Amino acid sequence: MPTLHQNTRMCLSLLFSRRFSSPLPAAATATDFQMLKCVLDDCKTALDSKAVLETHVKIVKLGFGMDYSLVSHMLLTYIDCGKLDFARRLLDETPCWNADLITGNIMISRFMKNGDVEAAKRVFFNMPLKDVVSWNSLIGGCVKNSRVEEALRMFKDMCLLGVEPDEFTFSSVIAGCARLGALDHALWIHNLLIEKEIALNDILLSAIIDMYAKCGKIEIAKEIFDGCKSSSVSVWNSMITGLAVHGLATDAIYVFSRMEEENIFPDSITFLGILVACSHCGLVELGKKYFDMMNRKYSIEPELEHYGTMVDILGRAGRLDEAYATIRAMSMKPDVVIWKALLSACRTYRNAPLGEIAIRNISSLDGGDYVLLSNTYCSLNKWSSSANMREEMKREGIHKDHGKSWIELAGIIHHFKAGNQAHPEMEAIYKIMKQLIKRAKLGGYVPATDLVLMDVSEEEKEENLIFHSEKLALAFGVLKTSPRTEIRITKNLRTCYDCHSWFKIVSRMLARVIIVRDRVRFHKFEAGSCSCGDYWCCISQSYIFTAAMLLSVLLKMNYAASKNLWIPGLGHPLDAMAGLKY
DNA sequence: CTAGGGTTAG
Repeated sequence: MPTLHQNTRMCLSLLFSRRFSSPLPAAATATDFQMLKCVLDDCKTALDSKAVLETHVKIVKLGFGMDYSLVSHMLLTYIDCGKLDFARRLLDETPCWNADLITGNIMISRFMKNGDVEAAKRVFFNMPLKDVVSWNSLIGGCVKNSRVEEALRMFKDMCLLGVEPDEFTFSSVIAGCARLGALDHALWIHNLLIEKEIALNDILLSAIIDMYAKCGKIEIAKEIFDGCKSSSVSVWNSMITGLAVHGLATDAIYVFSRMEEENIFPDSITFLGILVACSHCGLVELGKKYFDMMNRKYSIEPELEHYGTMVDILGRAGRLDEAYATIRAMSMKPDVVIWKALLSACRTYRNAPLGEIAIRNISSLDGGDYVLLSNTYCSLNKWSSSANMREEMKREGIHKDHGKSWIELAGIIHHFKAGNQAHPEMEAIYKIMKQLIKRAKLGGYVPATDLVLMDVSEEEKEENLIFHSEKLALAFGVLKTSPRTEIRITKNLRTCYDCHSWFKIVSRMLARVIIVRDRVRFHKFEAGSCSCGDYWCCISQSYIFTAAMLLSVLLKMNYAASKNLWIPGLGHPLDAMAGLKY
């Protein structure tokens, strides 16, 4: 940890002593000016936010509070010292904010990097002079902060204002389209890229391949990859991970072997892609082979993520002891993700002792995994407790992501939130949904009402399932598109078991191909089955199993009592265990 | 001063 330079300390006290010796606003000399800048720079290297504050006070007292160059200097210093709130306040409280071009650009990117999109935008819109870098920082920052549609709007504004986008702009916008999974947008942006005659570099190539893969067009991604002959690892990585999320493990492995033939060195992301491919297809032995290979042949140390995938591969195959052995062999401390992967496997294969170990570790790592606990209580029919838990989550500022799906029709993205019936065409959507459900039931669909984690009647539970966001999106798609055309839906979370089985039946009933992009992979529903081979669908009843395990562990640890999670009137926690055996 | 590819669970 660097400390504030001795001279800087002296400068500071010198400046402060002048406040008392000469009347203000005494003429500030150019030397003061330079001195203040040096002091700020030194604060930055020392990461001494207190000293920044002192200097700030001094600057204001000296009457430099409105000096743009000093204020922007100070702002950047605040950001770099991690005092984002001060930076934002300074921005708010300085009227007629004007930053020069480069300082403004730096501020935009710093604010964006720290997740403060609004502050970045304020800087941008107050800049009297903007260049392509300003726009790029703005657009790229929005994409990185998951505000993709806003980024696309800004991109359009930029073009309308006659600012020519460059390769930086395109790489951000392409990444944005990849996140959205919106094919029409993807095609539009790719055409624009060709039109503007922007040369493809490796970054753009990997972004484009990734975009097509994530928009469900793995064939186009392959075509571009085959045509480009790039020797950049990133481009190969995009292809491999693209194939992996489409469940095309053999293709991914083939690409990897070609990579070896061409003497292109894989990196840790390459192996992660290969391992994900193996995990999605249940290829245990191959997964183990590549996991060993990365260290032995390429001297790449497995990272947390590689271990996580490996535990997942073994766990899903029911090889729980090996999964646990992998965790114990790790060179670093396993994280919550890894233990959750193991817990999930224990749930599927009903291995209570290991499950307990997993839960213990999850609890000790994660000062209370609210989502897990909440859902568990729900499945134990302890609704009041679960409601309280959600309250607590709110208080603590922890929130579970809401299920969201979106569908792109004629270039327009329509959003659906789970349970939200506010859509203007809800009546028509609901009508078609009812019909589809009725027909699906004749085709063997049984609503998985035990998945609904709420204290309501069976009928209401069925109603709740109907409003899962992906079902709404599908009904809307059926409503708005011509028969037999492909329907493409993107979702922010994993699809649930109920939606998955319903989609399969609908695909057969309507003879349509439905492609759903999950948080982790693609599902292509066709003629009653899914490309994922149902590998991902959890068994709903196993909730109860985890719940029982969780409770017993929590009791043993006296965890619940210490966290004050027990709600008066709920009865003794042990009652919740009654009748539950595992 | 600005760009791409990345584990798991809900």
